[in-house]
Amino acid sequence: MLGEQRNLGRRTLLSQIRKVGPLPRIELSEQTGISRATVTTITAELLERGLIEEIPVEPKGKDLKRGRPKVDLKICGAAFNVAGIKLANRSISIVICDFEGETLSEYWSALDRTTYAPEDLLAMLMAELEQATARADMSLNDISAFGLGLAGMVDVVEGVVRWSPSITERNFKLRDVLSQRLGKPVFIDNDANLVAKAEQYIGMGKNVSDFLVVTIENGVGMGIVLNNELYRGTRGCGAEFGHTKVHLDGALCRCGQRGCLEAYVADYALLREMAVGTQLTGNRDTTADMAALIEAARAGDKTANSVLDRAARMFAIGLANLVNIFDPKLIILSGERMQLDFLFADEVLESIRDIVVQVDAAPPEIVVHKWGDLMWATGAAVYAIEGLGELTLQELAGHVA
Amino acid sequence: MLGEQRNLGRRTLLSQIRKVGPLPRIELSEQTGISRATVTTITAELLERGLIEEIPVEPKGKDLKRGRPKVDLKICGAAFNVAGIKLANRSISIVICDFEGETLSEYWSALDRTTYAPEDLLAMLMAELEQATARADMSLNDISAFGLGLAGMVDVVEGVVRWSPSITERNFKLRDVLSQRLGKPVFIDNDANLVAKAEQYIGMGKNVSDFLVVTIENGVGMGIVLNNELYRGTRGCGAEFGHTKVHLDGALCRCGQRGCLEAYVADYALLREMAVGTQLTGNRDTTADMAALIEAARAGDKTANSVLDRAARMFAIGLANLVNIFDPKLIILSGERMQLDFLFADEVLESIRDIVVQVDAAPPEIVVHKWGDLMWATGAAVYAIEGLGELTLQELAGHVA
DNA sequence: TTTATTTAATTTGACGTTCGAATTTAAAAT
DNA sequence: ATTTTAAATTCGAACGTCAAATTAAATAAA
Repeated sequence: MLGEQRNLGRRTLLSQIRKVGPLPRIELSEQTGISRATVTTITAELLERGLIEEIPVEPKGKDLKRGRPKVDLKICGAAFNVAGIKLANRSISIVICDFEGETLSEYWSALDRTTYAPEDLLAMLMAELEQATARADMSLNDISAFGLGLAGMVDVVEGVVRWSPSITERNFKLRDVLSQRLGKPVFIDNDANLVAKAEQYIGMGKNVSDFLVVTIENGVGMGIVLNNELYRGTRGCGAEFGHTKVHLDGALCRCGQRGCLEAYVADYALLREMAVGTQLTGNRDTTADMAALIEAARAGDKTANSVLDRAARMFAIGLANLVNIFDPKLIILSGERMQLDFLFADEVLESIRDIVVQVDAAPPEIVVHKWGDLMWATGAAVYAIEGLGELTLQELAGHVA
Repeated sequence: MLGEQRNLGRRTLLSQIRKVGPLPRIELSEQTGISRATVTTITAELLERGLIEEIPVEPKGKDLKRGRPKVDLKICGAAFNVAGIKLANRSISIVICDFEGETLSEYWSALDRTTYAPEDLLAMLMAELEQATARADMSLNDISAFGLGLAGMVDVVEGVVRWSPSITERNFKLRDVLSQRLGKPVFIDNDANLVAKAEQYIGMGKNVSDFLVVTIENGVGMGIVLNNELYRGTRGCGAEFGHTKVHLDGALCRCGQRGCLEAYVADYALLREMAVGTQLTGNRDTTADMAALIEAARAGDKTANSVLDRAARMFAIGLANLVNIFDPKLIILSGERMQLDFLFADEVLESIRDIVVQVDAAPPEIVVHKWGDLMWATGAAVYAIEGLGELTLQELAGHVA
């Protein structure tokens, strides 16, 4: 049981290489505190297994130094391809990445249904994956692992979807069943955590051990990374930041309660307020109405401005509460919707500083990270990369014996 | 650097013995996954150093079994004595414990000042410690380590009080200076974390890896234990749960902001509301006024009931927010003031269930833990126990070489 | 061109640690 | 007394880490 020390070394070095990018063995040794001898031994293993590769030393060093030149090591992107799948309400997006996290191909498809029976879900996933890989001039066989994120309650350890709005049955062993169908490892998680994982591995949280990621899509979500690990409460339904209460007996939320943050800042919340006295399309797709609302505010419409203003103040309160509770070093506002820019306005971020309990240490950094539409699927791909890396290390551990 | 494996084993076994109480080597092996051989080796070391002791096997086993009887191991209380100090606004409390966490002596003393210059603080602490140890028929020399908790911003790693309402100067290296004066190791921390530590080591969080501790004294505090470790944000001022906002532009808090939870549930908040139309003493010590308020409510006074009722609803919201964010397994409401019982009433705890986002997994357990007046000082003592244990293990690591 | 110098990376050998298997110990049962 | 049973210990093999010595690969100097 204590014989995991070697694997600890492997993990440490591999993740350091992933984080710090190409770097020579000697710096690996310095940064991790592992001796040069051991670094040599372990990196040799990783090289042989194909997880990392040496970068041929550039012929003319820019800074001309004597001595044997350093040889940079980096993650070998070509080691594996992985697919990340985000199953949303009426759409599915799939991203194919290499082992380094480089996006190779993107895919999006509308779905005609919201809820699937287990067997239908599997069939749909297989079909969409076929499409997505074909689009990238690949076949399913070229993919070494799959990551999947969906809304609901997910037991990550068991790989079971306890409940999801996308699946008719409860306690569906999605991970194992899909894995068997694909013949490859599959990793599943609640979608709230996807973006946090993406930020941690290939985004703005790459070198930060503790940070929060707040996402605004239809609802308001949050991912928590503490001590370099994703924190997933005890029930696997993600941090319900959107349903923290910011006002006693406040606005009605679609969850049935009152005063939820989401009931003030989500698009449906804004539009229902605006609906009083304005002409809206009332479409299911709120994009057009939201654009109209923003435009009206910009044009000086008092109602529109009032609506947006309150939303911004509520959002600031919600974020300030997070700061007061976690005292994090960094909060990443990760979003895809340009319409919600007003929430990320400088005034909002500044007002947070006033709301937070005043101490004379620097307040946490709050940054906005705009991703493309496939942010979520990329997070799922990162899960696959992480899980696959871990599996490969385990395999190495067994191999040596 | 990777050569810490032995100390890891020592730490694992020592903490397991502390948690699970007296247990034989073979169970230690099973529970920790460390082989019997290694358990023998390590426990021999710990025995020799005096950190643990064997419990003489009882002459007649109640469950009569054949074979060599198990020999229980337990923490050796007599190994060390430690003192825990809680420096409060106008009082100081000191608890002396043995290495097992058993309280040997309690001490409380009023202070004539709120704020001390560094030199005065040291003199005061030394004097009070002399008193406290004398009360226990000991001398300072009988104490092997000291734990100290105080309000403010504390850099635990450096042992520096960045700022505290109790000290005139900033950035006072309290830990090292006091340690030098006492000739023994000293450990300091923000007081918000004290109770969490106490719950973790000798309280209701003993066998729980993730839990929250909420305390209500004058303010509302919180301690966070995640993955068996106390989580202390980045600035060392503790989780400011009391200043999370539960109402936009709500009641005025003494921190200058509006809508803080504390501004609804702290004693001063209740009394100022009650002050409208009622006769109160207005004393600095709010105990009498609070008792009067509670009594009035019990007697059916409408105003009093309204005041308490809103406080309870706000408190429920605050707790529900914690549940939504952390999804913990356990929340401990740790308090000393009987006057605040109304906050812990069953109706409040039940209403939380309604406020929390509904999933069909069991909601977190919320328990009330009533400690004596010296709860905080006991937490400080636990710090000393923990730190001293760690120091001793380090010493063992060096000793072997 | 050859040799010296410098720095990165590897190899070597010693030491520490863990663990399975064999052994010893301490009790009850025969 | 002897056997049986189960806990604890001892022993030796295998593995891992690391400091020191060595090798490798470059530039600078002769």
